[in-house]
Amino acid sequence: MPEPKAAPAPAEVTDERLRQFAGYNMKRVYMKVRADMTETLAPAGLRVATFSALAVILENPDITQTQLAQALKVERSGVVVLVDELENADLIARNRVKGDRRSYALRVTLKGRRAWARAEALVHAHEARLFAALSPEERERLHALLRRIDGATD
Amino acid sequence: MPEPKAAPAPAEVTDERLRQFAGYNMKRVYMKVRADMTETLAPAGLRVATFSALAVILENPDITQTQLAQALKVERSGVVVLVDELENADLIARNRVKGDRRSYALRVTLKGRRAWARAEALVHAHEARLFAALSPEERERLHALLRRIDGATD
DNA sequence: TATTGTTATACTCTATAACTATA
DNA sequence: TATAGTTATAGAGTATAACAATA
Repeated sequence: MPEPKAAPAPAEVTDERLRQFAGYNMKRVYMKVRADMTETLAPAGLRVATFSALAVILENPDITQTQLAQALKVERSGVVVLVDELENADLIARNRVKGDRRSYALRVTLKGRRAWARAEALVHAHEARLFAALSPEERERLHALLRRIDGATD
Repeated sequence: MPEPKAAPAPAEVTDERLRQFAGYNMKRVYMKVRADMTETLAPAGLRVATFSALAVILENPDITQTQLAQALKVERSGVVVLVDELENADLIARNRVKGDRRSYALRVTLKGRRAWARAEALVHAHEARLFAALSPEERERLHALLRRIDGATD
């Protein structure tokens, strides 16, 4: 039998005290989601933030940058970079608005629609991979619970 | 009736295309959790990261910094800062190990135990607040689902 | 040679504040 | 005066790489 040491480091390290919190488990899962999303979108030439912006512009043609900022819950200064990136890749266009020359009307280009379709498929595959341990019913339950919490804490 | 504009910005902006993804809803919820956790722990003199480190050290007496890094899934260089912070606040002690003078055996102090007890209560209240829209059964379901995903994607 | 803790550095994401041009 | 977009800057969090002491 091995001789005991003075201050032996634990052979196995546990984190049960943190696992009791839903938030800790959410953080662990979210970190994996984020890392995998970054890798998933890289071949499509998108970052997570530009993917999200593209989705909102596609759904809301002629949206302004300020509205986009509100939808994504980020500051206006942050969307400038996102819109620059998408415009430089010819995925969206900044169109001038008649009647108010301060703002732009954002529109997804044809190239942008194609990029979105491809990215959307990649992200669906990503979620199938990450939530593979859950049955379709469980995935739907998780999805609904998360959405309800977000809606309730506005 | 108001005259139509050339390129009118949408009156209401939606994000249904993103809401279809569980990951997007998780991000929205997680951002709120993180922000509220930061505020919750501030009066206890802790950051989210030091709170987590304190929990793991309390649960695994004489753990080394490298083991702590593995448990928290961060780099060793990152735990140096966390351990410094906790040690400077007298919440933990870096004890020398007989037999290996390279590593420390980390231990929570009495003050650290008291700080943990207080912080734990604060975080329980924080979760009750944030997940108030869910019934106890739903909260438990969410908790279990998140934990299963994390366990399955190791 | 390998490992522990450490330091310096850099990178990502996001927020704050000040500026411009328009309204 | 107020608003849309912009720029510069800073902060938080984390990772990478190189180093000294020790094994």
